[in-house]
Amino acid sequence: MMSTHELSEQEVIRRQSLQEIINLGIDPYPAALYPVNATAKHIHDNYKQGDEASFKDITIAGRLMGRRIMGKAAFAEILDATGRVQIYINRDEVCPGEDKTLYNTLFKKLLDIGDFIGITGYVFTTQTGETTVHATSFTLLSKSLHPLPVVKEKDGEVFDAFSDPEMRYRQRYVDLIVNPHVRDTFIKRSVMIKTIRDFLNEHGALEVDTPVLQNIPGGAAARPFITHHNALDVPFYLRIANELYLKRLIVGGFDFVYEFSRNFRNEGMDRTHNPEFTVLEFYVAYKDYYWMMEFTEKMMERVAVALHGTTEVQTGDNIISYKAPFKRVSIHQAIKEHTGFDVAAMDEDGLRGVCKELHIETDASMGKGKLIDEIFGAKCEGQYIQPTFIIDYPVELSPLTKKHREHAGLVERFELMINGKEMANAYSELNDPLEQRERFEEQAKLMERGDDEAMFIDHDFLRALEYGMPPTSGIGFGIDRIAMLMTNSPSIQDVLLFPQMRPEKVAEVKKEEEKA
RNA sequence: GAUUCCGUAGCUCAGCUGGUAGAGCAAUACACUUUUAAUGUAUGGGCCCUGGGUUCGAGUCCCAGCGGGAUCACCA
Repeated sequence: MMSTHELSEQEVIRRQSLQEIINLGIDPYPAALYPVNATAKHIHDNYKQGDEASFKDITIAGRLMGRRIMGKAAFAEILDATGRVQIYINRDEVCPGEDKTLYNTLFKKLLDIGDFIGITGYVFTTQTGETTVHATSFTLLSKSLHPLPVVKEKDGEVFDAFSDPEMRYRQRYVDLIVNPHVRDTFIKRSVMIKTIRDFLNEHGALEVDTPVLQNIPGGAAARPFITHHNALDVPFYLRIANELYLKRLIVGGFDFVYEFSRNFRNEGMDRTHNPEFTVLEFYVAYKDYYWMMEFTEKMMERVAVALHGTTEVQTGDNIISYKAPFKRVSIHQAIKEHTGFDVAAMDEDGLRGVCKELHIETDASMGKGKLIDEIFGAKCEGQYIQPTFIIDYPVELSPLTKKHREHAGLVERFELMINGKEMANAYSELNDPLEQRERFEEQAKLMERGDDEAMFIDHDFLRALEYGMPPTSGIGFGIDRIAMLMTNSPSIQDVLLFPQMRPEKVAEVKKEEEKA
């Protein structure tokens, strides 16, 4: 699989072809500016049969994806950044003189699927009705030495699809070349992020960058990656969240800040978790979590329309409606609806009884809040297919959240559930520095008891709060998960260009062993 | 981390109760000037993931390892 393995027959042949091309005096890797003036998409979208006049000096470039050679003429397919277009090459047109080498030798024998070529010519429609570029000349732009999987398609049916997940993720470049839907997914992801950024900027938000390397990994309950700075001789943590830095900026006087934050968590991997992932967090001064729900609805609706032209989006077997407003259900109501138990007034023992009846495993370290969270996670979370705000969480689970203005024991927090999964987590931010210090101290006790996900005390953050933070609402969106929803992708690996995998075993190692 | 399935040609896959490896596409050669999964004829191509074991004999059975998928647990 790696470059040092013994070359396959096809690789040997391509290297020989490369040498023959050089022997013909042709540079297989020209350092050239190639004057492309059209794309496959532009041609397909704009050419109408009979409109030869505006398509007579076309120059396109791309990867050769298929050839149908019929003696003195041939059809081929070119893939550029916008898609495929068919080209037609006639021997006597690209080789008007006696010397037919360019066609007979270079085009027919020495070129391979995967090579980059440039074509000049004009657009016409074939007898079978396909828009095609009739080549008057062609140029080799880059020779390919590695055979590409040949995926064919007819009437929407795909033959010999390049489908092995391991190869697709490890060699994403190949996946992108041969699987058009993969390219489409990542274009959609990009449009989604642009739409969100535009929406935030229109509302006066300021995009900021905060540290990835942190002395204290804060803002979430998770296991961090640890690294080391040599010059300072101190450990650093890769960030698990950027929340505490964004709030420092609210203290500093910005009133609406956001960051697309690459976060890192040293935890398990599966179809919804990658060790590094993207979270959009934003914080808005003088707002509360009710305002944030309305803002979130509008943002999600905007994203759906930008990607699909409608608020109704197919995800798996479900059609999900992003039409605002979304339902709001308190976590207590949700549990009552889906289990029949009213846990609102229960104490820890009562909750343990409920867990036992529902066959939910518990352990001694779990407090009231954690038990409620367990019940919700086991019996309710998966039920919320349509976008729903689950609101008013127990205080124990939310050390950075403001206490509820009306309900004792709860905090002003919501999670946005879509397709049975949490997509966003938001709250009215705790801005009372003394209470924040107490909450941190509770976390410190948990850490002493061996909870490796409990939060560190961040003294600088407390100092910032002591200077005063206005009432603020903040939110974090799981961008990868929203991308999964919006592109109908069942696995996070399908919305990450290079999902994390075990390092590939390299052939070099084997070679070294043989020497030794 | 647990369970389970998978790993055979460049790609997608067959390969039965164990008997020394097959197809389609791709490649190579020839033919063919509007084809489109182009076609026709011929040819070549395999550390059957790795290492042990059982056996006269292992792609196939057993054990261990490596890599991946799915499900579960933790989490976003």
